[in-house]
Amino acid sequence: MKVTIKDIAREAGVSVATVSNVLNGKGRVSAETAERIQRIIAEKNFVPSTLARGLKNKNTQLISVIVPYLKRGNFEENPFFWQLISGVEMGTKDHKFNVMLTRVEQDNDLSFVQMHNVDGLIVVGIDADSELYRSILALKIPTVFMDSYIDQPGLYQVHNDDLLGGYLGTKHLISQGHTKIVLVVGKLADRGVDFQRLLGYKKALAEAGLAYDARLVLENGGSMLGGYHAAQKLISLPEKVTAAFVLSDIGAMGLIKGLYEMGKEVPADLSVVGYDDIFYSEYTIPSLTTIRQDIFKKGKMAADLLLAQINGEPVTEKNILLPVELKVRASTAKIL
Amino acid sequence: MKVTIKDIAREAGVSVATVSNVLNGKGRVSAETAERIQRIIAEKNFVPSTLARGLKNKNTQLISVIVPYLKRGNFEENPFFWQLISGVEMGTKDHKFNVMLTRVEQDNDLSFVQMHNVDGLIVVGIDADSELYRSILALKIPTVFMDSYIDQPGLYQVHNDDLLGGYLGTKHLISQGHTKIVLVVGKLADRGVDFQRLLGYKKALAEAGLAYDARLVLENGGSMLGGYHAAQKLISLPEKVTAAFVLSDIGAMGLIKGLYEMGKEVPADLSVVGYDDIFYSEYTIPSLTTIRQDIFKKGKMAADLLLAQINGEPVTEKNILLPVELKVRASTAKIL
DNA sequence: CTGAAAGCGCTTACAG
DNA sequence: CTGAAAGCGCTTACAG
Repeated sequence: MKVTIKDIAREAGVSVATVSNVLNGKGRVSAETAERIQRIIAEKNFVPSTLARGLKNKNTQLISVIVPYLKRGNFEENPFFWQLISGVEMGTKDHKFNVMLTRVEQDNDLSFVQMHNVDGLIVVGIDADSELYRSILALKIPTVFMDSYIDQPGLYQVHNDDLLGGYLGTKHLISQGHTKIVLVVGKLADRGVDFQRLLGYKKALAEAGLAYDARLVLENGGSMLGGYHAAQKLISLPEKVTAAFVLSDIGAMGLIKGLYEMGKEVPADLSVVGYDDIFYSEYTIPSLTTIRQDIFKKGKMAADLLLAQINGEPVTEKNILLPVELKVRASTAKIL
Repeated sequence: MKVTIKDIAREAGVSVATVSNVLNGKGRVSAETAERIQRIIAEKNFVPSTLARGLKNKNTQLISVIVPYLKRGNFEENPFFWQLISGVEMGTKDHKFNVMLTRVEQDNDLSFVQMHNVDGLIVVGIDADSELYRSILALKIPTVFMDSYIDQPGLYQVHNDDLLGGYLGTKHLISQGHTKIVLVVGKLADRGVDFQRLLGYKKALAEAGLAYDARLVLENGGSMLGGYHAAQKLISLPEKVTAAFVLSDIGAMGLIKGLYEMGKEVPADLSVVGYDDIFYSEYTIPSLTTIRQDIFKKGKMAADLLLAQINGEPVTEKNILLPVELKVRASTAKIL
């Protein structure tokens, strides 16, 4: 059966305490004893149980990523989440941490945290006055918030420069002669990622002397289907718009598809800028101009920050802001 | 701090054994005691630790999905895997199981299984004579193999009807007048998913009286980039081909993009059939004709099968074959 | 119907 | 440098 620390101890003719010591690089164990034990461990392919260890230590080498139900499209639908989680997984793997996948639905059921004694949490895009947010804080375990813009000092947070992203995308469109620019957002609130980007959008508009027109902001366009539906709303707008800035690449893909079905071509009839730079964006037809954020790296940063927090290591900056950049491809063009 | 079974016992004025009994619906506990304990559990928001429980029981309510390194494109790149894992997660959630994400790389490191006492494994697309396969079997824990075609009775396996899929896609193309049909595969072997589909391809060809030409089979086209490169290979083929059957949707997307960049249009210049029916396939331009498999359901089936195995429940059929169907969209057309 | 006790596989003071 | 013992939070025969 499974080999335990006892087996190793017996085989080596020492106590389990000694084996435990070499396992943890602790205690004063003579070099030769340690060596012998190491050899036997390798031989028997012994791996200490995190269960037993965790029961004593209160740590399990297990963390979770929480993605709130239905933001920016489904979890399965948006590669953004996968690249992110992939980054998290990469960032924890070397430190012998594993990540547990946990879909938190409307019930806000967080019992898995207690059940599995999860060591820490990475939470993506949560609203600071949601029930879920309060439940998470109540857990009082190491947590890193991503894309959440929570106005609460002391929290560990990772963001991209969303305001800049909103600004750059809009400015690019303006520089190509567009003046009527639709902004397709997921959900509008008075804070959060989309709000920051909206601020950037407004800033670019103002800078160019263009008036902000709230009717040009279309909601519920965060998912592919949402973007698809936004195409119809866009078409039926009273003013003639010549460009759209969609705050997610999958939303942009949906929008382009919707336009295509109505006989509108991108960028000939309408220029489109996306947001995220998921890997599909290079392969769509036309390829997508977008605001690039390094999603994978972002996940890795969050993991690093969380592990530092778990291990009680000091961090110089709890609030990390990652850069974004404009990636010009084929979905935008100068206005004729 | 964390509330334990002791706290509940003290509060209820009973022993921990009794609390444990009501927790597990075991033992003979008087209705009123049970009720009182239940109330206190709810009140104190007590969740039993799977750590402690697992230490005793040897079960952790934790399973893992293993996706071999780099097949059908990267894990992050191919929505196929996410939909699959999403299905698995759905299938386990109701049974209070969680899934641990584990990227197994070239080192074939499976130590997380022992470390976390994982209860079971779902393995996707593994080669029966790989080192990894042998290591997995050596673990001797409940396992379900997906898309693996392992010729070993007694194993739990889940597949789709890949031969039929290969047949249907090819036949569709033939029915539209195509006779020179390129087959873009991931990796060719003498067994496995792509091999089955190749068999279907050959069958359709034979049925139509068309000769099989090995030069029309292009390898390394399982990923998006692979499909993209396949476009060039396809163009430089000595014979004039009018259609391609790509054994993954993301490969097909890459191929279409590659063709597009060389000035070839789909389906006007070349008809393309994909495989999988990931959710993007409806949104690409043109939308993709493909062989649909219900990936989410497949993941769920695998989860069901695994849980049955873990719980020692009898299953009528260990080897599950799920259906596929042809989904005709806009990337294929009659030859002119 | 209920409780005392052993034990799961580790770690950690504390002796020696 | 090394070991005996307690304890982490549960479950499970076994008594009563």
